[in-house]
Parts: sequence; C-alpha cells; structure tokens
Amino acid sequence: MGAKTSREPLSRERTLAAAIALADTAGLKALTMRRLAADLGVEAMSLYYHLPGKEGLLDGLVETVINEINVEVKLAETTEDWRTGLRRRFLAAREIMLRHPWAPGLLSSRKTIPFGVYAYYDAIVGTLISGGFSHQVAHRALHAFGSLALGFAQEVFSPASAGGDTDVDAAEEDLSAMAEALPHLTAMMAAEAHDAADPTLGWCDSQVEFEFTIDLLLDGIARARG
Amino acid sequence: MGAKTSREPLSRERTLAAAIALADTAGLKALTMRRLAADLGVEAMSLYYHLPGKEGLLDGLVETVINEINVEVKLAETTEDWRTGLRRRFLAAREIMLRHPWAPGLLSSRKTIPFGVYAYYDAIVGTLISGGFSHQVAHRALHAFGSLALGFAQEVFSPASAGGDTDVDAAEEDLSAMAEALPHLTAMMAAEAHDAADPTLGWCDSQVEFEFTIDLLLDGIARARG
DNA sequence: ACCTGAACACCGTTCAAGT
DNA sequence: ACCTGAACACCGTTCAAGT
Repeated sequence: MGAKTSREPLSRERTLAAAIALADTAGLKALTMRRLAADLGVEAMSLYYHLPGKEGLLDGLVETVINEINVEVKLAETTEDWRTGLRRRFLAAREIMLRHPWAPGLLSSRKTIPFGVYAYYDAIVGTLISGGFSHQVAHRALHAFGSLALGFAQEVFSPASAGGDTDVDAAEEDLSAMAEALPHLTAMMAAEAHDAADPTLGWCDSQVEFEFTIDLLLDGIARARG
Repeated sequence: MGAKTSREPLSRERTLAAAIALADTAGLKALTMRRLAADLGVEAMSLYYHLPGKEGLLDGLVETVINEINVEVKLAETTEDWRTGLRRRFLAAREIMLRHPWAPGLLSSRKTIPFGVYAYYDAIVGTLISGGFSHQVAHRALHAFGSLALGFAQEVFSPASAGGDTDVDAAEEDLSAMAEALPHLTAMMAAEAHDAADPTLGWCDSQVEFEFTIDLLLDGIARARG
C-alpha cells in the first residue's frame, strides 16, 4: 500500500503484481490507474509505457490468475483416475480464487478470454476422453461444470465478489426483517444451525457445499458416460 | 434511444423502464446518468429527484428484473411435482435473463440483494420440502443449483454478459490460432460439429446444455433425497 | 529508454437557484 | 413539486516534452 521506494525501473510484471496486491487488499474498485501508480511511487502516465491502458491491465490480471491456477494444477499432476483428477483440479482452482476474491467477477465480465483458460479446459477434456467419455458427453460435462471448474460459483446470497465493503451487517438486518415473510428459508436456516455438529463453521459453510456440488456433478456425468 | 418528448413528469418507474431499455440496446456500460437523462429528455440532475443516485438506479434494475421473474413464475403456478415445478421455474427465469443479457453480471456484482431474490429462493425451498426433502438436502440443493436457479450460468467461453461489443470475430481468430495448441478442445469441437443433426443450431447450443445441466442436477438431488 | 505535466473528455454528485 | 446550471472531485487517456 505504501509507496515502494525502489530504484529499478518499472516493468509489466511489477505493475501486475502491485495491481493484484491492491485488488486483494482494497478491492477492484480501488484499482485505478492513478492509485496503482501512487502505490508504485510513480505518475499515472508512466503505466502506459508498460501496459496498453486500463483494459490491458485487467487482461493482465486475469491472465496472471489463470496462470497461477495452471501452475498449481501442473505441480500436482499424477496418475489418478479421471474423477479424482478433476476433483483435485477444481479444488486447486478454488484455492487460488479464494486468494483473489475479485477474480471470478472480473473473469466473467471480461470480453476477451486469455489463452490459459482454454488450456485449462483443454486439459479437462483430455482427462475426460482418457476416462472413456465421448466428445459429446465431455462437451456437456464442461457446460455442467461451468464456473465450478474454475473454482467458483455464483453465490447470489452473499456476493463478496464485487470488491468493496462486504455489507454483512445490512444483509443480516434485512434477513431478520424478512424472516416472517420467508417461512421456508427461515426454517431451513434454523434446522441447519441446529444440527451443525462442527461449531467452527458458520451455518452456511460454502466449502462443504462446493464439494457437495462437485461430487453431485461428477456422479451425474459418470452416469451419463454410458 | 431518441428523446421522448412527453409532458408528464418523470417518475421512478419511467426512469427504470428507460434504463432497462437503454441497457438492453446499448449495454450496461452505456447506462450513465447523463445519457439516461438525455434519453428521457431531461437533465442528469433531474434523475436525483426520483432515485437516490446511480447505485440506487442499479438496485432498481435488479429489483425490476427479479420481479419480472417472480411474476412470470407465479402466472404458471399449478399442481406439479417438485421436479417439473423446479424445471419450469428455472426455464422461466432463463427466458427473462435472455431478454436482459446484462442482468446476470449486474446481479452477481451487487452487494445488496433485493427481497425478490430471497422470495424466489424461498419458494424453491418450499417446493423441495413438500417434495419430501430434508432441510439439509434442500440447503445443499440450493447451492448446487446456484445461479442456474435464476436462469443463467457462468459462460466462461463466450461471455456476452458484460455489455459492450460482443467481440466474436476476435474470439474466433484467437480460437483458430490456438487450435493446434489445444488438441482436445479442437477434437471436441470437430466431433460436435459433425454429428449435429439439427442445422439451425450452432455447434454449441447453450439451451440444450442448460437443460442437460438442470436435469443432471435434479437427478442428483433426487438421489440425495434419501 | 523511461518518466512526467498539462490538458481533454468523460464520470457521479452537491448545492443553491429557478419555476 | 419538479427541474436546472454551475461547480467539484474524480476517472482514463493523449501528446508533447523532459532527462
């Protein structure tokens, strides 16, 4: 956050690293050319020497994140069956995404998709094919996985994605006010809070739900393999 | 798009309707206070009399869309079993979303969720409970459905969501250039293009995939019902 | 080669003022 | 009650200029 007083000239990598750090700590909205430059101890216009503008910066961000995932995935490559291989892959992607909460929203709002994303999905198809799937079922599996393959789901209930203050208090206030108008949701929350054996987890632990959904999808396509 | 020369005073509804029309035709990015005001034949500052600023405008947009869905869903309410009921509900939501391609991205980037969304999910839980599901499985089913319940999926391959020019040409150029580096994806596309019996659909008809995924999820939770 | 200052065309928004 | 003009604090970006 403070101005790094470094003598070495700016570079694309150093700029991207600072941008990611800024987005991680202050959210995507805080990532402006002027503030990023200030963090780097430089004027805003200097950035244009290393990057082709704001859009190019954002492209660089998603490229960096998907590369992080691909590296992580490649490191752990072994001789697993298709199912545990995909499962491990999705969970690895999720770990990266949890480190960069702004990444899912940015990735899905981008209109050009970096090569690394295609490479990532290509490896998935390869895994499916060698697991005995037809191209057609592999195609449908890809769509069924959707963003879960990249480690994130559209969490409509509590979107911390969009960067900015996570307005938890307001959400809970709303929720308690809504309670009597929403009988089924209220009952569900009460029931879940009750038989939650593990006290360290919230009433809605998304890691458990994430893995449940993955297994449900993997079960489903295993059956569709035919 | 053109300046409507109407005498009646502005209202919140008329402003929202114009905003939706503007977003539908020109994309979310084109929806600025100044341009919206121009479309309404008024100065930008006039909007603040009817709406609490830009954020309030966006809140109003998602509220309007979710209400469209809830109305559509209520119209067709019958005595179906849980499964066909959910299926019809999700497809109805999808139809609305297809009319407002900017809505998925906006909804998932919002940090306050309108009441209508909770009401929508409450009805789903109600359907599940009366279908014999436990609260726990209903909860997990909700997470498994994710954004599909609201009619959209994270289409990482061709995101036309973000408003703005749909950069199809560039994407296809990239794709053909990538072809040899992505053997499995290339093979999949070739196979799918080959045995596509229906010539009116593209090689990647997302409606078919959407329904495939829904059925896969419904099969999965039906089995998890226990 | 690398960085800067001044300037431009846009944003959303405030606030006092018009009718 | 409803709308406006001028002004402010921000954006991203261009372009000629500095070293």
